[in-house]
Amino acid sequence: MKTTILLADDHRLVREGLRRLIEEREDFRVIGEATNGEEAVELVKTLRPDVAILDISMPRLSGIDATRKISKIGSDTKVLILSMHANQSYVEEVLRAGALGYVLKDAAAADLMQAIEAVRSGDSFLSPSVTHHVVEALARPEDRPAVAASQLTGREREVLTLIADGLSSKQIAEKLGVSLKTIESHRANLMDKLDIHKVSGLVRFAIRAGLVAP
Amino acid sequence: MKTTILLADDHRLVREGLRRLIEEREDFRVIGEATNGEEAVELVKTLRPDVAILDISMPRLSGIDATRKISKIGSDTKVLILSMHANQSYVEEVLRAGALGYVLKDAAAADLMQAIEAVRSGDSFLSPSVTHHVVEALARPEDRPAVAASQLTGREREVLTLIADGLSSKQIAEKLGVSLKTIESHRANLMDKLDIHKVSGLVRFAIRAGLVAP
DNA sequence: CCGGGAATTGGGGAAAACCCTGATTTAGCG
DNA sequence: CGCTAAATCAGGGTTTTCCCCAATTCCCGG
Repeated sequence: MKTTILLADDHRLVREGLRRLIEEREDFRVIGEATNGEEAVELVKTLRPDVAILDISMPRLSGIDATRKISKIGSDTKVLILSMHANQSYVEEVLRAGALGYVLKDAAAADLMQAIEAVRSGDSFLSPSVTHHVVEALARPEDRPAVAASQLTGREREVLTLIADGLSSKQIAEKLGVSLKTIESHRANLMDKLDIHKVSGLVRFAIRAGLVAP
Repeated sequence: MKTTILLADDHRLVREGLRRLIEEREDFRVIGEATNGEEAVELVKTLRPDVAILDISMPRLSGIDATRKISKIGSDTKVLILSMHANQSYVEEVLRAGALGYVLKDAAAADLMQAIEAVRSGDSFLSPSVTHHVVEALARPEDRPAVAASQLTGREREVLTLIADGLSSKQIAEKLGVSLKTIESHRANLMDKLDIHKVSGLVRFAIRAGLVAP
């Protein structure tokens, strides 16, 4: 029985390349591709793959949020996260969300294969180079953009993104259909959580955390 | 005669995936891989590939800077840039740096092949979706960071940098030993010149222009 | 099924940013 | 020597941000 795999990454070339890599293994089979988190969740529901390989940064629904949803629907699908950044120890958050594996995009193909095998059988797997970073990162809890960003509520993250996109509180309030005061409140709360009290700092934080492009 | 190719991307999995994609074509051959810009430049010198495929964001030396150096060493190697962002202003800069092609990472594999063929024979190639953005970008000279930043006076650039660093006008005034009103004036002037009227926009502009780090 | 805490929603007021107008001084340049 | 660009400062106004507070809803665990 082949291991069935769902591949989710917003970059088509990357997706196609990974598919070739994976399908060199006769016992692996890619049965679906998704270009964003929502699509990935849907495909997991319908296709029931053994393993879902999710890029951590995808539009509509991040890999982390998608992982949470996939865990909740109670399928047997195991989640393997692909991430670009070694420094960003999303790892903790990702594992808490229910993923079994975390592989860096600069890992060797062999590592990915090993990771797929591992999560397929219910084991967890971290890229060797990640383990090191995890330890380091745990020693330095301050200033970890990705982790700090995950402390924010969904609404707060949403507001932060819009602030970084250049909208005023008023515009954000209109866009989200709530009162100006509500947005100001979210703004105050997220500034408090991040301990960043300037728009300039928020923008740079949002960029480092991958919420918006420079 | 096969078309020889150098592949430069800092993510190994992406690199290996692309290699598989490319080598499905019998007339293409990947003769080297680089993990950063400097390495790419070195390998172009020694291997003399027909085409160098460079990721735009790489450590040590960006794809853009690597392109500049490759152009200068006067080899026959043609540069093809791979980018994540359909981003406006990169394209122009990349082409000015001497690249012949610009392909998005979410393009189809077939597009990449077409692009390789094109640049190999000296033609230029842009991802279809990019062409549109280029035209738009040319119509709006203000989103060309480097160029627009040079329109600013020294003092204005200085103030912009401090704004992006998170200082208030009052703090900037103290730091530079001038009146608050003076800083507000510089602030107003540079906002007018750049036609950016939000701190968030200024910060992102400053980052893109290389005035401050993210 | 219900209490508690978090998330989300709001208000008031002081501070800062933003906009428009105008002014003086200095330095460079044909 | 006028002319222009840059840098300096100011008044007075609107808008936005930011901080202290409180009411509601919603979900989770006992």
